[in-house]
Amino acid sequence: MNPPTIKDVAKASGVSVATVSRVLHNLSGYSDKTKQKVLKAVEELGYQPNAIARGLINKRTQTIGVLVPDVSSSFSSEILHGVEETANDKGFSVIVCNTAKDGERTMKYLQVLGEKQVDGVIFTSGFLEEEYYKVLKQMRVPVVLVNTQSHKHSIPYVKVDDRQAAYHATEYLIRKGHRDIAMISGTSWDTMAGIPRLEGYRQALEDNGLEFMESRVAYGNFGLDKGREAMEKLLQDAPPFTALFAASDEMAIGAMGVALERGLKVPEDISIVGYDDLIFSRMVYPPLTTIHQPLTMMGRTASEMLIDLIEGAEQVSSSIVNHNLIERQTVRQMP
Amino acid sequence: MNPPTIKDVAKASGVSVATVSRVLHNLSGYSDKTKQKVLKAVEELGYQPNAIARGLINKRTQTIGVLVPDVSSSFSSEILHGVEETANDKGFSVIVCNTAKDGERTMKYLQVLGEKQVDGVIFTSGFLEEEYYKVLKQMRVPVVLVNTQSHKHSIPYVKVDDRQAAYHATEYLIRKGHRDIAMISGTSWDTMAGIPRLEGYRQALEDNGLEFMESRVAYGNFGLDKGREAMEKLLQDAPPFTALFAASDEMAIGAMGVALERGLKVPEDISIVGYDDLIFSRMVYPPLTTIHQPLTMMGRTASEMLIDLIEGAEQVSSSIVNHNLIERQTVRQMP
DNA sequence: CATATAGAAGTAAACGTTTACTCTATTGTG
DNA sequence: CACAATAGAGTAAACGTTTACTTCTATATG
Repeated sequence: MNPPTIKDVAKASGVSVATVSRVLHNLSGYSDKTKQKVLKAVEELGYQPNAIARGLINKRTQTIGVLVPDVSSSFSSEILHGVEETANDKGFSVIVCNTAKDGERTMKYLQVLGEKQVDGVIFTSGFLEEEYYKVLKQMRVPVVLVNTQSHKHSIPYVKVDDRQAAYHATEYLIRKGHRDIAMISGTSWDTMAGIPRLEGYRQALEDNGLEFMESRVAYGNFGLDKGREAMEKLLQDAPPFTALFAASDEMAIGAMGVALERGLKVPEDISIVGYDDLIFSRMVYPPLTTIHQPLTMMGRTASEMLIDLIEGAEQVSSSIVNHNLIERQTVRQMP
Repeated sequence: MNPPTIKDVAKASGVSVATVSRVLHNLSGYSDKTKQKVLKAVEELGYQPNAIARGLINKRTQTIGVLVPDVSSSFSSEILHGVEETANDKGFSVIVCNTAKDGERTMKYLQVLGEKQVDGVIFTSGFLEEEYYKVLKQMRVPVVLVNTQSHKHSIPYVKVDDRQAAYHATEYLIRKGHRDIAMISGTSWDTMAGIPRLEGYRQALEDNGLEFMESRVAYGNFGLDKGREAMEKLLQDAPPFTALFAASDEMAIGAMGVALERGLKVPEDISIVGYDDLIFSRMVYPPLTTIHQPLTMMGRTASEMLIDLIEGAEQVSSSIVNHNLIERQTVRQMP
């Protein structure tokens, strides 16, 4: 009554389990007649190999773990989508781990992934704490980072150059004739996505002879609500500005919402450029001009790199992927 | 230098593997002194149990599989989020499977999940084809459906009553004084989410003495772009209307976009209610009035049901979860 | 014809656990 | 003091595969 095992197949076809295994793996060492018998038995019994037993012996589970801060966010789920897609194409399954940006949860997940003997792990969008690194190292499996990087350890990563992308966004606004440009930055102590974007903005301003004013930047946490708050603060306290660069689309959209509520028109009264190009950024009205991060593609790339590593590659090189600016309808050409 | 096994621990602490296993499981049959020795060895070696070996013997992998049509969609990923959350709380890992609404892929995933010996599977948002049912049955593991249901087979599910929710949305528009209400429906042959919503709309109209007009309904596929097309068609061909009910938020937002582009104001010129309450529906401007489906909670519930079943519950009852209408700013009270 | 060789197949160990069963020494009971 | 009960611990089988090694037979080679 239990699911049939290889032994049942062997019995049913009158050969040894070794032979069954061989035909199932297309190895040599059996006659064509035997092969037919075995295949017939497999068919009749509805035999399916047990990947657990297989994993035990060849120390490979064909499974990878992916840690994301928030599966339900568009950002994480687009990356996950890419990862899953190519993993699947290459015969790997993926276990999702929603860390909720919580260190304890992350540690617990790492633990579980270790016990479950995953063949590799992808860590996305967050600082790779030393404590994570330690357990990852104990697991003796390849790791790749997405949308983050480790300065201390040499771990392959795939991300865009945040500083440069922010520079690009700001410069675009300048080229469009704006001279008073505010910014809603991400978390101020975020060394991955916060600081570099702010730096890029500042640099672009300075390179174009514009003054960087601390009073024109407000800080959020990349989320919508903080974006709204930041915009309110800017509108109230900052010197007047005609354009805004937000370090995430969510914040940009939040900011756009408050502008609209106050009767300011976008882009007539205020131009906005976001960062991320989330799926729904083209859905809002007016559609958001933003820095496109090819999240799905980044997920795919990371997956490929990881699997190469799993399959024996000595090393793979990190990938700085190209961002690009998607012009939609939230930026106006100044007269 | 391979990772340490239970044997290494046994050797290091001078006891048998059975004893080690016992202390690790808090069973009885050893002295306190032995326990200390074992724990010390575990600590020193950095021993981690191998869940694969464990799974082989107790035929339990503490892993479930979740099939979603599109991980990167807000809809799927919110459900996934809920599923993952409670699965994790209860000690289960989740393998994500992105079916891309493709039958072949789905079958392949089911196959893999079977081989990987998952303890249960959650199937979301799509018709449960007979062929899927067959392999699921062969797997001899519990299944729960989310956002769909099977009329042919008795499989527990969690979903909202689509017909009733659509009725509710339409009636709301009527109560707000609208008499000319158009609809953008989902796929016309979708028996799960397409037909029931259309039926609810029609019923609400009729119950309120309003005429149902085929010419006032256009069909999309739940996605943004088809929503836009449908809206364009409606604006051009349908008898004039003051309100619109869309069978998905994406379509509602697409429709809102074309309205805005054409200079129609929302809600002044046209009122819109959507369906789903995706995370970003409150982000768009104006924020969308819509039917809230508690997706994350539905995921959680499904996960709980599945795990109860895995842990021996004879049966669990399906859950029709409450929808509710979230009033935001896209509906106007008619004079 | 004797022998090497290749093909077809089987045997059994190994992977890392869990657990039923066994054994021994100690304690408790009358 | 004889015996049962119990605590502490070990032995080994089992889970379902894969694979190195062995065995047997038939054919090819000289």
